[in-house]
Amino acid sequence: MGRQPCCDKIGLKRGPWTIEEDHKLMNFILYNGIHCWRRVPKLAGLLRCGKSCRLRWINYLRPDLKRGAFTEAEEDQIIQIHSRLGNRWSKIASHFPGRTDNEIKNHWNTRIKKRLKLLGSDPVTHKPIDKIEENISKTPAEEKVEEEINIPEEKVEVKEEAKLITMDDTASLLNNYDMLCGNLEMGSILFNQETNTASSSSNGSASCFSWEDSNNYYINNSASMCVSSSLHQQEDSLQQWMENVDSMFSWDCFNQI
DNA sequence: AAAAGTAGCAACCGCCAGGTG
DNA sequence: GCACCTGGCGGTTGCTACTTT
Repeated sequence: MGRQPCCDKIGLKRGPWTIEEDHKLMNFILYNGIHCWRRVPKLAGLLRCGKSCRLRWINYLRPDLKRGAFTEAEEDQIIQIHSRLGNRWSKIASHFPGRTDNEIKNHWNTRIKKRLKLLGSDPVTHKPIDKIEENISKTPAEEKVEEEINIPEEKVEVKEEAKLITMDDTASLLNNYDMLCGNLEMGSILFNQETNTASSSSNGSASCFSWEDSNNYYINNSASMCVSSSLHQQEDSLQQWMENVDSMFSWDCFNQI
């Protein structure tokens, strides 16, 4: 007996997500938390499989996602870590708060691979291409890349430790987010989801709200939620954030993001 | 201006590991 | 120990926007 598919694919929607779907998923997760991805689409009223919802949330909708291009420092660090871990994208992504494994994988395949090849380094082994056989002297640039790649273990660890300090902020954000979800899961905050969804979709003229703004707003408000014991404050903060998310989901500005 | 080629990225697919009954 | 379920991961595909010819 073969494995059953993760979900019944008949009648399920595929391809790019629509605003409405994003909105439904986001609303559902923010209000209910995540218990079982398989049930999420059904409960959220989506014609998607659980896997698809999970991927969409992780790679695109999560509030703590860091948007924007990779910096050179980030690229360098990806190269370093990749030289030690290989294509273990999720492990690599864990070193970059706010970045997803998919994002890093894509960036590696489209940019970093080429960059390494240009510098004469094999993207898989991280060793100079044909240098041993041909005995060609290295350019200073190549030497620099090799130096970066062959950083001793302890040196890499030190760098990661330094990075971990900055990760604390994100860790606390995620912690706050967990607490938020926890509160929501307990059913202590009950909003009318349908009303919220309806009002948001009609908000076409809302001002633009970037992910970064959203994140900052979220950080501030979720932090205040944790400090405050007042349920009303939590409700207000959450509602405010949701309103801003709603305006963010007016797609003329969402596309720019 | 149009066609062809390329790059970037979101999303899907299939496999695997861990948990559960 | 086995069968099954679910979440997670890495590889790949396909669409879209951009660039080049």
